[in-house]
Amino acid sequence: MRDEKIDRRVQRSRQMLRDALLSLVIERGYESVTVQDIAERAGVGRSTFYTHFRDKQDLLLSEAEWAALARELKGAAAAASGADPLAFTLAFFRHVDGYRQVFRAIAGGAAGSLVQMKLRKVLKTTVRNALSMHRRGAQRGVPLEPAVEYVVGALLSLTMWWIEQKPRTSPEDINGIFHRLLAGFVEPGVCKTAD
Amino acid sequence: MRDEKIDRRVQRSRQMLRDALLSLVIERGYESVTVQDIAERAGVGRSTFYTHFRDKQDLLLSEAEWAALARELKGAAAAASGADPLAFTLAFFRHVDGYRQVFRAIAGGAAGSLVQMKLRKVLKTTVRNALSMHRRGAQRGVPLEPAVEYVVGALLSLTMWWIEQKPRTSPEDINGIFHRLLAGFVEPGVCKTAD
Amino acid sequence: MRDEKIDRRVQRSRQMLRDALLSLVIERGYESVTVQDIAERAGVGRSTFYTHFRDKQDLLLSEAEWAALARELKGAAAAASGADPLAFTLAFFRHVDGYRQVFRAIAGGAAGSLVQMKLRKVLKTTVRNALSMHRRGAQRGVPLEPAVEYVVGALLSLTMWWIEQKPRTSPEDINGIFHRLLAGFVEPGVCKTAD
Amino acid sequence: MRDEKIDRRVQRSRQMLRDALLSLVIERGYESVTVQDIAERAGVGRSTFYTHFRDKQDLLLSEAEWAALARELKGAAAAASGADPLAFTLAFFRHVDGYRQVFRAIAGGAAGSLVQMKLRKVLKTTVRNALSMHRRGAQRGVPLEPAVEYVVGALLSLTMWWIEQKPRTSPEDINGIFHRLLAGFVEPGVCKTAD
DNA sequence: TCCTAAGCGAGACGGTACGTCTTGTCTTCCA
DNA sequence: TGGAAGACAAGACGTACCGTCTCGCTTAGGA
Repeated sequence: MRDEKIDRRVQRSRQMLRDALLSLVIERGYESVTVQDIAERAGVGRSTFYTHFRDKQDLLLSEAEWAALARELKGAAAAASGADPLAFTLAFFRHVDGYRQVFRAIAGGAAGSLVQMKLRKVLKTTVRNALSMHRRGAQRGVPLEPAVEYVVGALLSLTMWWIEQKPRTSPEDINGIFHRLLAGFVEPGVCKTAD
Repeated sequence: MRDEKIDRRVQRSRQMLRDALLSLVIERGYESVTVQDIAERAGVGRSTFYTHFRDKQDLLLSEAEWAALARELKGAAAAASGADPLAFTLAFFRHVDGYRQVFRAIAGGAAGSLVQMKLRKVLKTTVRNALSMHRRGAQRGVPLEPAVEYVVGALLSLTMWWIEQKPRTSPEDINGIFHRLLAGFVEPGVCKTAD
Repeated sequence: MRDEKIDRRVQRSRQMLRDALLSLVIERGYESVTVQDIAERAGVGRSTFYTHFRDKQDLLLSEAEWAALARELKGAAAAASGADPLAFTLAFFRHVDGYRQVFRAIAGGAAGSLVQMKLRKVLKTTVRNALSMHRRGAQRGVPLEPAVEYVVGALLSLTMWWIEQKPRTSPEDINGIFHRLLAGFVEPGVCKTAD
Repeated sequence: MRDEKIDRRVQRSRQMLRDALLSLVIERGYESVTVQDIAERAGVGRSTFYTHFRDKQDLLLSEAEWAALARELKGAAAAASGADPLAFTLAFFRHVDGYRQVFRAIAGGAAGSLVQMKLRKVLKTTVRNALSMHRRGAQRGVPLEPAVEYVVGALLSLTMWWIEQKPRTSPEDINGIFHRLLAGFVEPGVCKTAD
């Protein structure tokens, strides 16, 4: 009952730090933000930072934000698994749309790879589940893993491009484009000669 | 052809530094290599490093290596443009295969994004040229840029996965897989509903 | 008295650095001592040096040593002001005698001028006070400032010569010489013609 | 007559460098002037600097300027040795007056000590000669060397003060002051009790 | 008058120190 | 007892000069 209160403070410090990081990243990019900056913005001592997170990267990748995405994707995948196994991408695009600013700030530069790695991990799980249950089209002859890499890479790349576009387009539009591209770069019937 | 007479020593220093960086990156990864290390390995003073390159990143992205790749891709694209506009990917996989170790060391982490950005730039040019000349399959209804992003993202993602695989597989194999995946994730006949 | 509670560690670090500088200067002279050397000798990180002092010169001229001298001179001047206004020089020679080694090491070279400037400043204050209260002898017709410069210059010059002498002579001896020289370079009776 | 055959260019380069140093020192002080600066101002390559002078200090102290002063002092001393052995100081003040700007720029800071050391050396020779021929006044009981140090120190100190004064005063005036100060700081007849 | 030794500029190079910056640890107080 | 404050060691950073060194170009001065 007592260390509930302490816990509260801890949670608060953590959250302040997370928020501080995000706002600073949006302002100046990830690379140039220092632990000092984050602590200051969060109204917290620098040493406190280190009691909660190993370093900047640890904070960036700390759960709580990512968990939400994972849950959403899982839900979307479960809902639509029947018709199109990759239909969950609409939920993904919608989620990313909410973090547009952060991603934009992070996209180019070393942080990009960190965030993309995290995204990639989450997406890979979802895509792997989807594809392993139900392979369709010309890619059926291909092992699972490369297919997963292919889809996730294409999806992330397209996403990064999308959030950088200035006249913002809707998640629905980009999802439509993605699925059309998935559909294939070769004429129907040609693919069987592809090797 | 003529103002290349920039003193042999300079060319030699630059090349020593480039080689030193690559070998160090393979040994210990990019992040933990310092300018001091590079200069030492290259048998060159640290200040000499700075007369030639702004910093580690400048050295990593300095031309001479990348130019070779760009030339190869251009050649391959020109050769095969008739049949399959994306046939040049075989040349790409072959090139990457030669730098397998470097890429493996660099893949995860901040350097990964740097190199991927560079690769991405080169690939985008090539892919854009290829697609703009000859669109095929279900993706015809999609604007050029997103299609380029899609293909490049998928290609890079698959490539990074490929070079990490321990029983090395041939460039030809992975190229085959890539093209089969390109061919489509939907049943033939479905794409007609696209849009 | 209260805000001096600046953490024992700080005081200790500062003092270690001061001591290190003095001992190194005695060994190798001022010019060739680097900040690195000082920090090492003091058993302190180089960055710690910079949190306390701007640079080598700042450390050399940092108070604590100089304050002691100023206090001594003030005391001596107050005590003997009646008879001979310049009687305080004995205290000065005695103080310098305690730092014989340091001054010897510092005398020639750029550091010499720094230290001499500092000494000069302290001495000028004392001499100015002494002379302004009580002018004696042929120099009465001369403005105060040049007289101060004259006395301080002569005193410093003689001091520097004195500490360099190998068979060390006592502060009392050199003080006697100084006062005899002060007494005049012209025959008594000549000064009356002084315009 | 023979080794003076050193190529006009050489003499010219040396002189350009000397002039460049003086003008730069006047503008920005000695410390902050680099060899690069000097060479540039002199319209000469940096390596040329090093073929003629070991370093900045070598250039500053290189003869040609100093020789002139020594000659003047020797002349003045010879002329007036009869009446007052220190009468040559008027010539000294007149000479310094001609380099007022340079001395002003150099006075404070590490360069001051270099120049003062040079001046000191020249002056010491002259003063030693003067005093050894003819000691007068209360200082007769004092060994020669400390007397020389005393006079030279007082003279230099007064000189440095003098050239800093903004309403420029004449060499004759300051010389008068110097000699009055020399005349003594104690009442006639008091000096014999001085020890 | 030509030729040859030099002076010269340009600038690469190894080296050293600088002062700054950030990191992660550790210690000391305060609430 | 947890958090704020901040001293500290460590060490990389990029800059600035240094003094040495090769290069070719030019330019006298002696043959």
